[in-house]
Amino acid sequence: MERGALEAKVVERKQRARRVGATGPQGGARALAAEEADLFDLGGLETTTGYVMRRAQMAIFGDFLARFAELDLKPAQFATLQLIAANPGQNQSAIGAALGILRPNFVALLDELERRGLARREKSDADRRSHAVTLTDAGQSLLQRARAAQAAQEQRIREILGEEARESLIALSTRLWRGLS
Amino acid sequence: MERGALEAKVVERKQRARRVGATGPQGGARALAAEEADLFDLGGLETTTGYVMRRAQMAIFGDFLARFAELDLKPAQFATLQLIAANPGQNQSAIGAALGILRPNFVALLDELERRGLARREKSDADRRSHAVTLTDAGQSLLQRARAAQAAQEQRIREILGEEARESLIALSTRLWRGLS
DNA sequence: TATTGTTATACTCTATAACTATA
DNA sequence: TATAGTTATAGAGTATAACAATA
Repeated sequence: MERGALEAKVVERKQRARRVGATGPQGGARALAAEEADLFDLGGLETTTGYVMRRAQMAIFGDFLARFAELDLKPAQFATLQLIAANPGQNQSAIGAALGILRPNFVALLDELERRGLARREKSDADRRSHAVTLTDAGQSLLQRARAAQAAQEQRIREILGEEARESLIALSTRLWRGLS
Repeated sequence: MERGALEAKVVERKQRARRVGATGPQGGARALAAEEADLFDLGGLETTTGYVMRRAQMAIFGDFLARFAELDLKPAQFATLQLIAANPGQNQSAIGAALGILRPNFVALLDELERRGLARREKSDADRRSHAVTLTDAGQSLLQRARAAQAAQEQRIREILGEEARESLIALSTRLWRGLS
């Protein structure tokens, strides 16, 4: 096969892949389309709480990534900005722990936010081992835009479920999380 | 520091790590304990559908891993066994697709189930490219035990939420997944 | 040409060990 | 000795490209 044809083929595959695996790279598996799953008998999985919640959660994740692509924010970054904004001056480890992020893994996440000028670490005077974390003005204003994007996602969910059911889903998820913790 | 003391310290750390990060290695982050998150103002995250669902889903995941450790089954393996049992003789790619697992990644998963004598691949006569997948007797009987473990988890959820709320959570998650697909 | 199964590979997220500087 | 932040590293899970066999 000659050069031109091969390259064309590669480009075509990339495009198809982009269409099919539309969720893109993240922590979870790609969002499962209902059309694919509906062709099969799920054999009980459809009444398994963990399975159906995972499926839904990954669909939300995929939707989130599309909405936040423009802001270049991943879910963990958005959550981090929210938590810093609500608890300015807290330790970096404390912020990470509240999000369930292990200390070593939180370093790079914060490095990136700092590199982008969104967050700031300052050595604490009281305990010079710890770093007090705050948002910069740029961080504040990006968070404003992120909150708008998040509100839009919540609105989409409201349109799918209705407001009462949406609140119910949040309440049930929270109760279950507490019960299992 | 001498040898003995260092080794003792290492062992101690391992034990602590096992206690704290009790969820073990998986696809998601470790389960977030309510006690840690409750120390902070979540800044709106607590009414964000995606965030609260992820938190709950990861708690279920952690509980699942503990229950299934004895059977040596991870969620994806359990789901695969369920789907094969309900759709015996299907293509390996079709089974994988119904679970949202990409074809290349499903190969190793099936390899492992086959290695353990739980599933079997057979070349199809109709289309000799494709592999029809079925469960072995050992696979069937492990699946029986796995279903019992799964029923126990569902019972735990029932105890936390009540049966009506549990069914509601499943229905809402499914509706949301379909709506976002 | 297209599809099934496969291999190889890269990237992200998560987990553990161990270091440093402070306490 | 213990803790906060860090580095290095290993392991899952997921994604893409490419190939052989078959259609």
